[in-house]
Amino acid sequence: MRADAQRNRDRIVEVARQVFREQGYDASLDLIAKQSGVGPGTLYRHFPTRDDLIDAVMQAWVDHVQDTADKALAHEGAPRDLLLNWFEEYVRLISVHKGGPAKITGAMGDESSPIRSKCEVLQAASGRVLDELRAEGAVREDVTPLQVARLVGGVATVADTSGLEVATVRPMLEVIADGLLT
Amino acid sequence: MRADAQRNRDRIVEVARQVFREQGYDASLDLIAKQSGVGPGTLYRHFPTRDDLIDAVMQAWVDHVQDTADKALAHEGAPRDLLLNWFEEYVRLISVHKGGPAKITGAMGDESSPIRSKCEVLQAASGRVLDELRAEGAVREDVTPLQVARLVGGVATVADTSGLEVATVRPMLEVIADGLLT
DNA sequence: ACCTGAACACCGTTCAAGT
DNA sequence: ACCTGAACACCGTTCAAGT
Repeated sequence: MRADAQRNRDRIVEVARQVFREQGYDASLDLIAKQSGVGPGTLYRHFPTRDDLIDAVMQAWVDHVQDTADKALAHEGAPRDLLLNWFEEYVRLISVHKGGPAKITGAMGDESSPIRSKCEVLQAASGRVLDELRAEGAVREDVTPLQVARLVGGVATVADTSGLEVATVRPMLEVIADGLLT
Repeated sequence: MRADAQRNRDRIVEVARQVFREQGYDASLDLIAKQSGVGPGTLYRHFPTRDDLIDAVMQAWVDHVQDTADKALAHEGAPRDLLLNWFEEYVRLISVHKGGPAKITGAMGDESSPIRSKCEVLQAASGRVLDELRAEGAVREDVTPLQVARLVGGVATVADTSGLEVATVRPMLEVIADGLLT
């Protein structure tokens, strides 16, 4: 890639991150192009779809997912607390940008989604937490990370759309946790 | 209301119902106006927001909600089956139109939403099912119809967005049911 | 090879003119 | 009192021309 192209690409991603943070994932791409100082065609060359741009913005966030799962696993205490703690972190992770929960949870399990790899990272993190609890015989055997991602992601989506507080979300996550524990 | 105005209003609602069924709740309002044979201004006069039009379309559906709750309550069998049966019907009820689960569940608990009354009907129906089960001591005391609407609505939203089959949704509803049962 | 920006299509929304 | 439809603003997307 030519140096000026790389520079444009980097700036677009940086501007997009800021605009998405302020306006959510459905912000105007035209605005992002303008603020990046490039024509709309340039943005489309680098990122053919909105999700391609979102995927690039989420790149820096992957390590954070891993770390959060690590910390949740290091958590001392009852299985229920560990699970609830992870659920709350999971909601926080996918709710960084408005529209994120719906976007991410909707793409979950879709092999052809541009943000597929990010969904897999989240599922893998959930999988590690579930495996840990299964080793103790604390959760049901038949539950998959995908199902958990959709259940918790569904609650996160509602919370994002309705602007719910953590205190309102918590009891719903407890219901899901209790339904998963043996 | 003048006779021609009433006629226009009725036709708009009828056309909207058909277009929403084919294209979902985010279909073009311009198209609905055109197919109704009225100018865009007429549609806006009758329905200032999209949700006002959606509310009018959902009017005919309220009785159906009541009936479905009645039938679920008449269901003989274990509390878990009754609850699961209602959850499945609930998902079906709000998933008639694409975009419905997100729209309805997102408005749930919002006093100022144009479709508030429809949300209340759904909550009331869930409340009756919960009361029945509480009388048997089968479900937790502290759970509210609003929480159930958001939990099940969240799953329905994900299912709608991702195009999931009933068979895929079912096990997730089981988790929620198990989390609610005592 | 990459970028620009005009151009097009589409949609929601408003409002002056008409009946 | 109600309706029409032109007009405006905004957005996504494409592509011929330019460097």
